[in-house]
Amino acid sequence: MSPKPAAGYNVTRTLHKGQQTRAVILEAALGQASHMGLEGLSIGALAELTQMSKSGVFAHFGSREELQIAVIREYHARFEEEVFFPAVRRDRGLPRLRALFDHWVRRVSIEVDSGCIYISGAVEFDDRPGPVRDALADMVRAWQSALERAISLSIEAGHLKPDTDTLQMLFEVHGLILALHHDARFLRLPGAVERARKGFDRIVQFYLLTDSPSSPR
Amino acid sequence: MSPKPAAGYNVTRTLHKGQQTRAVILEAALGQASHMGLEGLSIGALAELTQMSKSGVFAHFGSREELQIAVIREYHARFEEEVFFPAVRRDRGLPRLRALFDHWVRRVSIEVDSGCIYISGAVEFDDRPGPVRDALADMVRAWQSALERAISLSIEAGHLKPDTDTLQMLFEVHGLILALHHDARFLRLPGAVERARKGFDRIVQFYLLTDSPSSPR
DNA sequence: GCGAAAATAGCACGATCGTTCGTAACATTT
DNA sequence: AAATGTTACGAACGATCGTGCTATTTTCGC
Repeated sequence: MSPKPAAGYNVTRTLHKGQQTRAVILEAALGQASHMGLEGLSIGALAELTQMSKSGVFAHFGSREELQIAVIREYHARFEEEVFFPAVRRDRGLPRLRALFDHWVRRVSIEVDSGCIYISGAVEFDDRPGPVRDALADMVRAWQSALERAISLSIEAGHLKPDTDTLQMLFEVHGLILALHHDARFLRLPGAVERARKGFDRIVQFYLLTDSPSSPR
Repeated sequence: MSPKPAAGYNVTRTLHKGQQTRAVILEAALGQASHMGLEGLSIGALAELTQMSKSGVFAHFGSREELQIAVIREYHARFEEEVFFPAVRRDRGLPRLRALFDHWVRRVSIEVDSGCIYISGAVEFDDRPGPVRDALADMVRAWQSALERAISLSIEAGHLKPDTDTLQMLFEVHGLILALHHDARFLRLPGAVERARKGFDRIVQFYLLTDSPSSPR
């Protein structure tokens, strides 16, 4: 609503004090939410982390729900920056799809020590209607349709079979990420990253247009 | 520790009053945990649900943690009853593996209105060491190794390729279930069950021993 | 049926939660 | 430097949380 410059700019000069501390709080909130989940977000704990008063923290968001939504948006922005943008610079088709998956895996495996908010949020809010769930679902859907688009482009580019069921392939690829998150983060099993990659290769291999003379790397 | 008859017997006669109400509480707790997660378990809310006093509920478990663990064990027992036992009656090899997956999918898709505690618990406790996490991880590992055994038997039976990477296949199958849970429960997407089944068929098709003269149904 | 034992209730505690409000400190602009 | 709007604090609120006690009630073996 208000024309605030989205956090993630160069947060230094020209930025009023309030927005700076807001960014500091959001940073801490992201850390907290990554570990304890969005429901684990506590204004009191956040106040301690940022050396502020509870009411001082509270004033920046107006409610806990708004804080949670702000965290989701911030996470989304970083996810885009780290996974999506670097990948869309690759050639459309399989190379881009591969890059998307690669960055995604890398992100999740880094997040082994600070879980993915998309994944934990999905579980926390699958039964809790409201604006937080809506915001989260919007972000997840945006990411999923970005992936779906990449798959479609791979078909158009002649890299994947023309009769490829994009939603089916998306479903299977998404499953690999979820299994990676589960095994690496909860069970602490070694080798989950490799299994996710191998699974992706298997999926691609299946949907690949095999009779193509030059298989794209 | 104490030689209490495990809940799940014929809970009527010979069973002391305490154990009956304990079973009632556990039933309610399972419902609550399925919706709100294990962390959402609240003794106060449970007391209201069962028309008891808070301390009355509390006395049956001694602590919230013990209650959570009891819920996990109860869930495990039901999961075994509903998914594992019916499947192990099938012939070892692919038929049994298929049955395991089928029952698993059915369970999760019924649970669309009351999430899977294994899945939600994994996300809630992936960063929270302690007895609850340990109990949960034990149950999940038990289930995973049961699946792994079924895969191994399918190889021994000559249904799957002898060089099948059992852990890899397990990883991929598990991913399908997680994606099903995610899409059906959080995103409320239609067709997730079919996609999971299709994904399983694709996986089996890949690991199948193709040159076998009679492909098992 | 009686008495011991088990089961449940009642009450209070300290903690933490999100939120409100009045006010002091601050930063920015004039 | 004065005026003004923004930002942060401190204290208090009602609620809820898990848990510890002590009575009271209920159940069960004899």
